[in-house]
Amino acid sequence: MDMDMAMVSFDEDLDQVLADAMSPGSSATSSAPAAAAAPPAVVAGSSEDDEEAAAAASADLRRGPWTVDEDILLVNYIAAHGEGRWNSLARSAGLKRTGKSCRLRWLNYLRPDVRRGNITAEEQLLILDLHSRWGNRWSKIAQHLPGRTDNEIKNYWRTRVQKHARHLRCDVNSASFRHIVRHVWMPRLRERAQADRDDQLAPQSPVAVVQAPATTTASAPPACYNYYGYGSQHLVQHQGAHHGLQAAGEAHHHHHHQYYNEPAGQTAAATALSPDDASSALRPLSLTTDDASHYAATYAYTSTAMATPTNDDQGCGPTTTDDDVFAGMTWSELLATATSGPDDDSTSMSMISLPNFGFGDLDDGLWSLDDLCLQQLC
DNA sequence: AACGCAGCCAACCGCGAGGTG
DNA sequence: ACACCTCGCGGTTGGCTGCGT
Repeated sequence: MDMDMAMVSFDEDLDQVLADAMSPGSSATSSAPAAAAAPPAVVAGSSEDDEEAAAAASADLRRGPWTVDEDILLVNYIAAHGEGRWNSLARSAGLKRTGKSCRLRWLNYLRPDVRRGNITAEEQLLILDLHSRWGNRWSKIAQHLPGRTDNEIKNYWRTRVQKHARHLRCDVNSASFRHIVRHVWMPRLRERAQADRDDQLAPQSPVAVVQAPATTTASAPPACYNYYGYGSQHLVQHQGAHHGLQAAGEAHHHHHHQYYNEPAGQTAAATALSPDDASSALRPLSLTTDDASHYAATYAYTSTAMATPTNDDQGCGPTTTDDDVFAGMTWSELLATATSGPDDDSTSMSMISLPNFGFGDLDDGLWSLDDLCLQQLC
C-alpha cells in the first residue's frame, strides 16, 4: 500500500478521529460490534499464541471483535510509526492483541485503501478469470483488484461462487463448472461490466457529494473519515452479518461502512456519502485507462481461451428431475448442445434449451439467472 | 413470540517461507 | 548450519443477521 499517502491522511485526521471516537456520544465499538454485547475473550496462553503471549509483556491477550478504542490505538500507532514488526507494534501500541491479529485488522479493515462494497461485475469477471488461472491464490488475485483484500475475495468465492456450484451439483473446481462459468456467466458479466462503464462515462456530476447527516448517530464513524456505503444492490442482497452493532443499539447499516481516509488525489475534499444513497454510495473502482485496456485484453484472451473445449465431466451434472429432458446427460454433452448454435458466440446460448436447474433461490442480483438470461431458456 | 436455518463475513488457526543473528 | 522470529497465505470457525415456520 501507499504508506506515505496513508500517513499524510492519518496525520491530518488523527486528532479528530480520536476526539470524535472518544467523545461520550460515540460508539463504544467498531465494526466488530459483538464486543459491545460480549466483550472479546481474554485468552491467556492459548495454544498457537503461546509464543506471542510470552513475548507480550502482558499475560493476557484479547481475541474476538475489535473495539473502536483498539482500532484507534492501532491506527494511531501506525500513523505515527508505520506498519510492520507486528508483535512489537502490538506491545508498543498498548494493544493486548497478538501481532497477527493487529496485522489482520489493519490489512483487512483499517487500511486506508481498503475498498468495500459489493463486488462489481468487473471485479467478478476478474476474480473468475484469475481464479481459473491461479486457483485459490487469493492474495495473488487480490493484487489485481485494487482495494480488495484476499479475505474478501476468498469469502466471496466461498459464499457466492461455490453456492452456485453446489446448486449445479458441481465441484467448483471441476472443468464442467468452469465451462459453464466461462460460456454462460462470464459473457454476461462482461456485458454488464461494459454497461457499468458506459454508465460511468455518461454525463453526470463528476463526484457525488452528499452532506453528512446533521445529526451523527452512534453508529456513524468519526466524521473525519470518509464514509462510503455499499451499493443498493448489496444493501438489499446482504441480509446477514450486520453483527452486533444492532445488538448494541446502533444503526443497522453501520457495518457496511468503512472508516476510510481518502487517498490523496482521488477527491478534493472529504465526502460523506449517505449509506442509503444507492446511486452514489457505491464507490466505483477507479479504473485507469491502462486498467481498462488490460481488462479488455484479458477478456479478449479469456474469451478465446475459453472457446477451447475441455475434457471435463468429473461426474457432476445438472440436477435431474422426472421431467428433465437432459436427465442423464453429462455436462460435456449438455454444454456441447448449448454451444452448438449457428455460431460459437456465447449469445448462441439463447438459442438452446437448458433444463431448469432450480436456481430460483440463487437470484442474488449478481449471478441471477434472470440476469444471465437462463430462465427464459428453461 | 420463539425457534431453527442458512448466508455472510470478520477473525482465528496452522503452516511454510524468508530473514536475521 | 542452526534456531528463532516475523510475515503472509489459505483454510476454517464463530457469531450475527434476516427469513421462514
